[in-house]
Amino acid sequence: MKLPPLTALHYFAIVAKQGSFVAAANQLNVTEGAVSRQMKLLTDFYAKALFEKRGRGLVLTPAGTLLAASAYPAFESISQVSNQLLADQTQLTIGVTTSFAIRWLLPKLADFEQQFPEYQVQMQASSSEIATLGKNFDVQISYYLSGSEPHHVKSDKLQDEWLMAVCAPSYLVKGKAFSLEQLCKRRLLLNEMTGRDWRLWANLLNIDSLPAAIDSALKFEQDDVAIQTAVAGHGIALANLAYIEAEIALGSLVPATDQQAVVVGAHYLSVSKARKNAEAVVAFVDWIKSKVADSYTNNDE
Amino acid sequence: MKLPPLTALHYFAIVAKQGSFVAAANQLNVTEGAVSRQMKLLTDFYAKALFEKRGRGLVLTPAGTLLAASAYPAFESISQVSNQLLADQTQLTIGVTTSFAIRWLLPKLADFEQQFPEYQVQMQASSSEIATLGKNFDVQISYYLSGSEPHHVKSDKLQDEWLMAVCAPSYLVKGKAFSLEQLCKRRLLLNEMTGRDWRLWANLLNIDSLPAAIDSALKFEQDDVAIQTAVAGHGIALANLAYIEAEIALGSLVPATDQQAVVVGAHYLSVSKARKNAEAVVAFVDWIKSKVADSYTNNDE
DNA sequence: GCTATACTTGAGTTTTTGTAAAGTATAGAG
DNA sequence: CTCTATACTTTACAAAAACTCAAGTATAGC
Repeated sequence: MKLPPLTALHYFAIVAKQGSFVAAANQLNVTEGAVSRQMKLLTDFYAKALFEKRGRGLVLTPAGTLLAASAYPAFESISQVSNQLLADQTQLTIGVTTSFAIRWLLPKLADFEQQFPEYQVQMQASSSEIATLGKNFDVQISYYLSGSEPHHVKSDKLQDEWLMAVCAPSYLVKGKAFSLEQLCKRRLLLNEMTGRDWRLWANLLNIDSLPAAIDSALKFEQDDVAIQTAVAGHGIALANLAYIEAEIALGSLVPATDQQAVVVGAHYLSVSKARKNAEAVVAFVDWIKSKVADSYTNNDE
Repeated sequence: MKLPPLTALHYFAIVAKQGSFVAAANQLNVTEGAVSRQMKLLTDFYAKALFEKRGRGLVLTPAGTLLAASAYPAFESISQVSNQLLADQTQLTIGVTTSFAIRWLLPKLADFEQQFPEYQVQMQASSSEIATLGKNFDVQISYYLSGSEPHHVKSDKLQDEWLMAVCAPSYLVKGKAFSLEQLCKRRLLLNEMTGRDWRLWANLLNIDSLPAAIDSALKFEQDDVAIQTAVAGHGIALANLAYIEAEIALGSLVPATDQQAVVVGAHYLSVSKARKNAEAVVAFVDWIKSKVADSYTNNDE
């Protein structure tokens, strides 16, 4: 199956249809010279005239007619299927952890949908960061504890998770942050059943007395619930700063201790290799990175 | 009608058919790397996987199947017509003046046909150098007097016409070349009715008495006949050296005077623009130029 | 003969395509 | 489970193709 120069043939199909180089050049968004060159290339390839100048227009020779009659429909059929494949590119599937979805992504997603109404976002949240890994999402946002990130995601850290103990201002005693000893006496709100985050936090800050307190803490399955409970003034939650931007800004949550926020993990963004150049994917990745950058500027200083 | 990268699509059609990059690369006579890059280009273009690796081979995705189903027949139909246009390229038409045809080209043409048996040569000889100009020969050999060449042929001079007065050795008196005065008394053989060549020759050599002799000369319509007559010992012909190479070599014609050969015109080669890259045309042009070079080396010194 | 339109061409630039060779992944053998 | 052969990928670089701008040529129609 030996083929002629395909670009030249494509141009020729258009020239044959339009009956003019200039018209073809316009349709193809190239200069007349480009068309002229391709036509020369093709007639040289066949060593045969494919058309002749007749007054203002062109008239195909028998050879040219034959060629155009074959090439034009061929390119049309390619074009049709190609457009079909290209058209159906507005779906965008996102895999994400539940907490991140509820506390961070979902509130911001309206903005994306407003900016890019042409894309249909389909989000799937899963409480386990591992559960969604197999599924073929266009974009996957996963959470890993520091040190346990798989190698292949390391380069695409989306956002560190800065943990801070927070409570409602009304929960403070005389508006003053608790000392670490006091903290152990207050009601701690766990954002997941094991109290992993509190333990890691206590560990990083060398607070030996905390683990005991954790066991008797109030346990929730979701960050969101723990945070809501803290806002309601019922205890101290250990929250990802990124999740409580709004509450901090409003003052409905305040630091419960004088401790600096601490990083115990991070969210990573991975993109489906096959879809990484899809417009919708590119748009979403750009968008989410800009959102992350925005919240960093809030947190930074 | 927007189209995907056509080379990439072509490669993909082959890959889809073969089920392997390596096999496709072989068929296409390129490296695996080239195929790999084109496949990457295409999947990036569609931002969509078109195939997946399965064990040793590849399996098309639904999108890939759709695309291949459309692209393969499209390229096949192009290929078929293209080959048709390419196949019928063995004809070669040559327009030429009669004298050149009889005395020079025809005797040598057997050599061309032997070297290139795949081409069918069709030659049309015309006594007037102008008569054939309108016709669309692939190759046109025309004759012009010095100074009257149309501008567009000047660059493609095939061969100067060196004129020399010749006769059979038996026609000489005591084996000695004639002086110019003697010449006017002998029988001149005109190669065309008007005696133009003799007149030009006389003019270039300033022989005032010749024109009278010309009027009473023996007139022929063809160089060939004049030359044959001279060989037969019946007079003096003014012949193009290129036309009597064989006779000179054999000694059946010898210079009739001591005059140097003189150039009064030349043959020019023009090639149809549309067909100038056809294999047959290229082969013929190369061949005829080499033949001309050969005869020049015989004449040079 | 003039003018407007359309194709061509020369020179230089950008883009595409290809290669060689080293790298990565993995199926299947042992 | 490691080894090996096969097949795809990638990198760095070279070659070829394609494009543009701008000037040039040809010609239809006034």
